[in-house]
Amino acid sequence: MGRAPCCDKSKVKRGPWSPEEDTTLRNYVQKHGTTGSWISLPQKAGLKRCGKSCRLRWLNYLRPNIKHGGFTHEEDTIILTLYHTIGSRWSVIASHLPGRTDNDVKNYWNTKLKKKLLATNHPSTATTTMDSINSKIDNMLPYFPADAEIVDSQFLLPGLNETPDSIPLPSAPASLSNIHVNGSSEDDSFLVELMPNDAFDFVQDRFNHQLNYLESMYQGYTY
DNA sequence: AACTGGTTCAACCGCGTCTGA
DNA sequence: ATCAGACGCGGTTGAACCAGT
Repeated sequence: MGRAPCCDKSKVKRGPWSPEEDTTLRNYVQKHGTTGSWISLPQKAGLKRCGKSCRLRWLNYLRPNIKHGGFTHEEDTIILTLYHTIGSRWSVIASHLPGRTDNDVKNYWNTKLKKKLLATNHPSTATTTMDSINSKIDNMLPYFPADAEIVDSQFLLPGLNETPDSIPLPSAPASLSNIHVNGSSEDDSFLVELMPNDAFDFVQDRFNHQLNYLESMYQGYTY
């Protein structure tokens, strides 16, 4: 016996939202807020929709200050960094990207960023398995275990064979010379939150620098 | 113009977690 | 402590769109 459905599927409308439905939902939420029950919202607002559908529509589309499409280089970096650190916890990753929703980040990862990452290898050696993606990300951030000591260690993005000496990388701030990341695998909070801002900024700087370098190297290759 | 295969992204589904009775 | 209802999340689906032939 399965779980009882959250609403009667035969009595609610499904599929794409009409502009009228959007207006109704937006007006209702703007007037009453989202602190009440989502389950009872459709009835109160006069919508023939499931409460979960209303919640999703508001969070992913109607909520103010939502950004759609056009992820920036910096956002790519943040997603890559956090994906390596915490895995596919899209809501957490989205919380670090103002205006982005978990659904957007997830879609962007699945449709574009994953391919972009694979394509950072020279096309003749490119592979397409998730294992290879994970191992590539592993290569990017060799020092994120719990209780790890963060030092000015060198790391390279996939596709870069040169040593850091050959590429003028930004140097680590002095505050990173001996920083310990606290926390443990049992701790449900995630490591990046525990990292000092300097460390996170440093990682981003390094990624951006190397990504720029890779893009210049592979100009002309399409992916 | 018509067809086909690939891509995108909004929306759905179902499960785990949370919360209040 | 237990249970039911609600919420939040990640995985998946499928319609719409696009590009190539």
